[in-house]
Amino acid sequence: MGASPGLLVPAEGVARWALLAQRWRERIVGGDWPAGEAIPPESELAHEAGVALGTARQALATLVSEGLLERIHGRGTFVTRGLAQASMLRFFRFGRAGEAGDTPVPRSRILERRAVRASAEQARRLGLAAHGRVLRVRRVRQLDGRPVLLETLWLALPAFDALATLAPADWDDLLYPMYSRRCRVTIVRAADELSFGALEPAQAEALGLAADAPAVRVEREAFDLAGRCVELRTTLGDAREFRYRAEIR
Amino acid sequence: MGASPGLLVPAEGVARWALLAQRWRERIVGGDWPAGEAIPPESELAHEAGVALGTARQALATLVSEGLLERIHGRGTFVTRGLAQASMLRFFRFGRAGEAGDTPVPRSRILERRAVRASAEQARRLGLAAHGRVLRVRRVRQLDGRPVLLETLWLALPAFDALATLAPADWDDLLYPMYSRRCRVTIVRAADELSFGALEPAQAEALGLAADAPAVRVEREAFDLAGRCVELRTTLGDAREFRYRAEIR
DNA sequence: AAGTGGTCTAGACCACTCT
DNA sequence: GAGTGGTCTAGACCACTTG
Repeated sequence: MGASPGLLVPAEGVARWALLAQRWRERIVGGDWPAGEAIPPESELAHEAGVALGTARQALATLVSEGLLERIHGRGTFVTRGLAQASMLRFFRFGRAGEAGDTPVPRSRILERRAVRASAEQARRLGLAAHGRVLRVRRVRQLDGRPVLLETLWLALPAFDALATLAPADWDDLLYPMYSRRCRVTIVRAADELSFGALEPAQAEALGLAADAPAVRVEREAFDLAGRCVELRTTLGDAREFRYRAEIR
Repeated sequence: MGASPGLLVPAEGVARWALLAQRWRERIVGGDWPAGEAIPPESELAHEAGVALGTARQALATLVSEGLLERIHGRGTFVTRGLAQASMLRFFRFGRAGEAGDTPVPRSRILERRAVRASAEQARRLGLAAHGRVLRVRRVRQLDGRPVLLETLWLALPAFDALATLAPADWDDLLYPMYSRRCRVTIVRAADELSFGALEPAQAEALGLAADAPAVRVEREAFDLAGRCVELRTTLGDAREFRYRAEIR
């Protein structure tokens, strides 16, 4: 059929659907297709790209499996809102009675919020230049007024500038939806690394624990739509109240 | 084309590919298509079922995503061998020097192997009748001769009869390949739940730790090809040497 | 009723693996 | 070269959601 000038783009060893997926991935990452909104229907996308419906569908399926898109039968195809509800508290059980399933609205209080230079290791993990700037945030998360988690975050700084001047009182309890709203950063994936250790005296006091209380440490790397690591987070809590569930395969 | 008598099976509200996936899932689960071996080519399967190639491919893709099949371009489609190499030690770091990436061949020694009645909770989780029989296994896993993990397993008993009489010295270090070989049980999926606690004195001694050493406990449920829970496992180790990595989404 | 994604067909041709 | 899975087409029709 009528070959559009530069649009068709036959590839060199890569499949047509893979090329389309890449092109559309860039539209998502670049904000051309905003988070939470519908993208054009598959019929239009296929026609625009000059490919058969099946080919366009395979590209879309790829982006769905990557977590960038969600398809809803009869409604449309939408850009993901990301890990909006992935609360760290999901992995803890508190108050003895609370089994899995209830999410009892954790409150959070910002203790510190300051732009600092990243360590070499942090800069490497966040993909910043050596000694690049990050926003360091410390907060305590409370349940029924009782402090249960102590968190320190490092946020890559050009991206999170909007938070550097946000008053501590205006921070939300859930950060990922706030990242999306205020910084247009969508967290799609995260990796947690768990370990056990001891608390520093100040940390134990902040959590209302004995100085020798065993602590769990969760170190998280969170990634945006483009697959870049944009947040480092260390969470400390009482090891005795800790439970973590993971699926293998 | 010529409709074969009972083979075509038009469905009632379910897609044709889903029905094929179910039919082929049963062949895998039933051992009709043995683990590790190739199944017939997609062209033959499609012809046999009287559907188009694309329909057969979608059914196969479903079984691949479920972890039951693996497809290799140019070679064929194979029934999975399961979590053959998913060693519990993957999540621990020992010897300080060892970073992630090296798997230093853990040795295991069987301490006990006895058929017992399941607790109500165990019977429920294993899908057994009340007070059904299980094979209880206790073993210690060693690295360079040093005991590092203490494990207790409960295996659903009709299925694992072959192990009830196996001499302790003949048990392999890696259990899942042994399950496959001796019992024709393929472990496809597992769920780990981590928590933290203290050791009993005997446990601490078996691990060469002080009586008050902090311990990590990993409780695993392992599932076979049919999605049945067939193994319960509790693993204890030194919390200070523990590291666990998990991906979210 | 219009618009969306989901299912299905009946082919053609390509890329990879094995012998 | 024979056999396998991977890509791609150009349709038709179905199922679900929304006005």
